[in-house]
Amino acid sequence: MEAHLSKISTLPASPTESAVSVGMDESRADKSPAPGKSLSPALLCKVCGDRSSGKHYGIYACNGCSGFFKRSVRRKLIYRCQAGTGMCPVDKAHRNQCQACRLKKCLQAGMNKDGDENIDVTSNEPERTSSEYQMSLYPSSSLENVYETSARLLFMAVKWAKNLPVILLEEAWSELFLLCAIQWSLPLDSCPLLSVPELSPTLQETRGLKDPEQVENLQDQSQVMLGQHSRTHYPSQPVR
Amino acid sequence: MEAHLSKISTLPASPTESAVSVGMDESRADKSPAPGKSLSPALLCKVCGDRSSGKHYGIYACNGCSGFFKRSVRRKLIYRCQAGTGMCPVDKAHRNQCQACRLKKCLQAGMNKDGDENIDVTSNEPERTSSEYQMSLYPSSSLENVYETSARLLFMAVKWAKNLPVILLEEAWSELFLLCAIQWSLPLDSCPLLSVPELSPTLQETRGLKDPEQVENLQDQSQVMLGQHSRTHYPSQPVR
DNA sequence: CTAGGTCAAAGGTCAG
DNA sequence: CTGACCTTTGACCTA
Repeated sequence: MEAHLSKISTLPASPTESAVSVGMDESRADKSPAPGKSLSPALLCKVCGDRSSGKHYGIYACNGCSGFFKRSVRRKLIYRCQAGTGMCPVDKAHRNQCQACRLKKCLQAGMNKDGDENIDVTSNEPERTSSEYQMSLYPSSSLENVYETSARLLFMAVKWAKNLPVILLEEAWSELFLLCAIQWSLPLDSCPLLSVPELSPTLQETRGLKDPEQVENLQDQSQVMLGQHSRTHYPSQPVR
Repeated sequence: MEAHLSKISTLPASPTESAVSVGMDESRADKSPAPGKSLSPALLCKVCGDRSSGKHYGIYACNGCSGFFKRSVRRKLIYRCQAGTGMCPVDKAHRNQCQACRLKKCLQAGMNKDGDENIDVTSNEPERTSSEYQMSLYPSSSLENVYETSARLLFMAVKWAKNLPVILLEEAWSELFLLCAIQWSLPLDSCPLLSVPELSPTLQETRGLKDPEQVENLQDQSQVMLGQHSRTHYPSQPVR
């Protein structure tokens, strides 16, 4: 969490143009693994020129670029070229200098999640890839001081957590967590925020990762347990 | 904390299917070789619904499930359902999410090492397989596996969070947080758990640290904002 | 045909 | 975060 928050501070307000402004390079090309099977052809990473360990996401790439692309795609990361030029050199020695340019080059080189070999990013849909990493979310206004309030809540939550008796965490962490989890899982299904058109798909998609059905089951299980617990320790009070 | 987590075996790799996502350029073989042989019925994997490449281990199965079953049997692997429910969906898109449930479904579908077609696993030994690959879920007594369930939930939450698109966290952290905070703050007042005599005093005391009144205000504010937000973006739906 | 074997490439891990 | 390294998956090939 800290990581993300800290990242927010460093990240500029508008990540719009960045990683995926594909231009018009001509990379594509060859792909050498010619017929007869020459071995020397592509041992090099098409992105940074390092030694390639084979094909990754559709092109010959090194472990580094492969992993980098994997992480970027999975977490839908959007980087920003600090130099602002979008033309940072991406070779073995400099590939870690600018993530934005590295990702851009990965895409231009033809990397894609499905591992298809012939994706022409230049002519096809210049927006396609970008739409994958970037989602125009955001309800214009209506939420002016959400930040203000959220920040305040966050601040207080942290303060609260810091003062939480250790004993409580040690002895009852599981109950506390269960508790939070239950409350936490609810909004995923019923919270109005999810109704925001731009957000919903993303969240839905994200949830898919952990399998909605499974969660449902756990939720049910949790509810049952909570109910039992409640009845056991507080028979006189109605369940929420 | 770690103690409980460590109890849960780590989940092996689980690549998302890729290569064969399309469906019509089949070149390969058979399929509709011809007359006198109706293949229309079972071109689908009985386990995951993917395209079947013919019979494998007694049933129509895809290459994936065939290979998976082959490996599982040969190495006598025993998996464990992370969700603990043993009810994970097993389709083309999710088959790699839970090996335990995949294998269970393979067996239920009738797969068997000898390739016999009519093995009825259900009538034979209903418990044998299930007891082996699946665990008895559900709390017999109230708090027996609170730890188990909590640990599982925590595990899933962490896993989920790790893959959460950063954009979501960056752009919507405040909303997400607000969301959690709202849900979160409720139990402090109304959750049954707090009614547990041993816990209650502690929490009450703790809460004092952050000034109940302030919290109340923030909660109200949050509720109001949530309400507005809700009405704004989803006028047709009643507020929770 | 399909068991069974094979291996490129995807996913996960985790010091550095 | 990076990337070397390891496991699993599944398309193909052989027998």
